[in-house]
Amino acid sequence: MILPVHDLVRERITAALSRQYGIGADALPAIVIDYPPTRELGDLALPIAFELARRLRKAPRAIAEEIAGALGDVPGIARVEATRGYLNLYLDRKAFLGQRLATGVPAVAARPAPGAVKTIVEHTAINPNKAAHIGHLRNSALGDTLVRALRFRGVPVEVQNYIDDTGVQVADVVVGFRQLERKDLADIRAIADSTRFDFYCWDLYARVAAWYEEDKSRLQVRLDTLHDIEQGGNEAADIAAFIADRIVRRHLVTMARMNVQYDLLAWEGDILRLHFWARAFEILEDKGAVFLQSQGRLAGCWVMPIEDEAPEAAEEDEAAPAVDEDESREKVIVRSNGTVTYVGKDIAYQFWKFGVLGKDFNYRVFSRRADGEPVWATCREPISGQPPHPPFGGAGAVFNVIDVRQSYLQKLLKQALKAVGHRDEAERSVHFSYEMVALTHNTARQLGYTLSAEDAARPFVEVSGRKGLGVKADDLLDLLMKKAGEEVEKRNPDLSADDTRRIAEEIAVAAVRYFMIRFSRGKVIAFDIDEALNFEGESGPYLQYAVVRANNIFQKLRDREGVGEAEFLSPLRDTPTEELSGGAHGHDLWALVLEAARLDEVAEQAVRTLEFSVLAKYAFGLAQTFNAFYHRFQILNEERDDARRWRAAAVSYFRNQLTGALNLMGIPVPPRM
RNA sequence: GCGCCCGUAGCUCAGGUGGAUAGAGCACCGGCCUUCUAAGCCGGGGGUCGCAGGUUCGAGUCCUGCCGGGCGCGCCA
Repeated sequence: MILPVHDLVRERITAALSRQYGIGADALPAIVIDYPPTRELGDLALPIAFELARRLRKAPRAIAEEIAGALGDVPGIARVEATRGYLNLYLDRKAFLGQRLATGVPAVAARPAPGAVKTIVEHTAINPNKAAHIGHLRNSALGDTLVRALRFRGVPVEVQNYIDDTGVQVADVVVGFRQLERKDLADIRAIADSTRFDFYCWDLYARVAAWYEEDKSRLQVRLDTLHDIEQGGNEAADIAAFIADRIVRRHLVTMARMNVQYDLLAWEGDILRLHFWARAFEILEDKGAVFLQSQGRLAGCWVMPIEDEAPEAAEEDEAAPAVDEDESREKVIVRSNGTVTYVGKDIAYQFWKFGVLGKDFNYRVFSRRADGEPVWATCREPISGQPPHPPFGGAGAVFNVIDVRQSYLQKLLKQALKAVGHRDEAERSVHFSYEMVALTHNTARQLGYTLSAEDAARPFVEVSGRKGLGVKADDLLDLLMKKAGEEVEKRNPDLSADDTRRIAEEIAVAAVRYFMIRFSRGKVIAFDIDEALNFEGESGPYLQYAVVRANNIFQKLRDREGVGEAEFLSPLRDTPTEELSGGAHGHDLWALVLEAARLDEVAEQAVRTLEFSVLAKYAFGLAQTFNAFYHRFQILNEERDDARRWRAAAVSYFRNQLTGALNLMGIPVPPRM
């Protein structure tokens, strides 16, 4: 929901342009509405006169004044001024704040927005062979924030987490247990029951990678194991299934700490065993999207032609010698030995997500969230005794949250959809990409990693599961919790150990989630442990602290005067508005209100551009505005009753809006800090 | 070689579909706790926005070409 004022202003400007200059709807310039640099210059600014200057052969200043004159009364706008060519609007402050006070904390849209289509967001997708690390936290923080923002805007969302239970990474850990540790399934189960299994596998995985490194011929063991797993019905497959199940359960616990939840876990093994690929292949072949290459290097392979970015340009040059038919423009989907490449599985899954595959999974309840809601998982056979499941798949739009290194594959998925005639689906098949998380040299060293000359020459060190180099998600959260706990205890010695721990975890979540959101997607995050542990300045805890302080004001009101927040703010209609209109300290109160009002607009922008750093920056700026206000003005201790109430009203509104912004980022508000 | 991304203060980063004087955090220096929490606030120094052209009334933002860095482009997954 954009401020309705914006729509109204656009409408009135359009009418004024028509009256004043005879500009019709077809010739309408873009009506940009932004914000003047200071409150003295107004609340909204329109550079429309600059836009029209050339067309009307007239000075911007004159145009601005003419429009201002032609605008007439606009409900909610108190005053219009033409300043140096800008059209500056001043809002009716009392009406604006009064109207917004009643609305409470902005919540997830109660009903679907008009035109909203079912949307699948797939994120996390951690290989189920070891503990989650900081790179995965960026994925899930971005993905979950996308989910929250979409739901906030009234889009029905299904959250999926893809589990690659039949890939090499799981195979590697199976090799580790069998070859390096000589363990069977019963032994492994005992280990899983008695250790942090995801941590155990983290180390084992690194050991296996080193074991391959010693003797490359050992890679054959991996290949054989992988084939056994795909085949099923043998010990390697049973071990793999056990490992994946246990690790996924660990990942769900880790993500639940971060306030990240899923509706459905989609298992790659089920896609294989239910022969989704065979069905996808029929569709691709039927539509001519793939063909059997008969000659050249790729003879015997089924390939998909790769579309050029600018196909129009290639029309003419028929005469140009099409030497060698550049084979890199064909992607192998089925190998000459008849096995399908990973692309095939992903195409089948993507087809299913859009409901164009013509097959479905079976479903089982995998686990329960803390709130009792089921987390569903795909399965091969129908299982009796399962509760009825919601309809999965069949979405109108799909967001795949995965890092930028997967762009090529994601482009292929779009192309496959287009090639079989689903152009709309291709259009709505979105790769929500982001850059990777690396480590600063300093942090890599702190983790005990010796930098090679090659590493030292680079700007950062890449996280590597194979080397066991990285920061585990739970380790980071624990470290943050420890530090937050110390700070909470220092400030609130009366709290019980339980309460302190609970609050410390909320602060840790804020620190991590804010950190993962604050950089724009296209930026490599060079993760620095010291920077991430800093709770001062631009950080998640700073945001929480602002809300906690605002809440304390109303807590004090209850404690000292026995008056509730709503009751205190209810007689505002009759309260004099001197404080609102500026007063001795200018426009600080109003600036806070106006900034707080931008949440909807920022959420809309974030979803439209898939850039959530704007949400983070907005929330931070809003908290800064409040903190400055809080320091400059007394609220409850103010003597003049009208000023006291309006200030409290502004704080109440601010608190609601920032709490809403934190909700979008999955950040809770602690009762105290 | 081709494609995508990044380059803004000492460091890390923001700068909606081009708009008013390029901002923030960290670090550094100096102030502010008997008042609603100092995880805070106020002030200070710090900028050829990688370089060169172009479009525009107006360019950090758009276009072209360079320079520097990262990633991707397998019958691996």
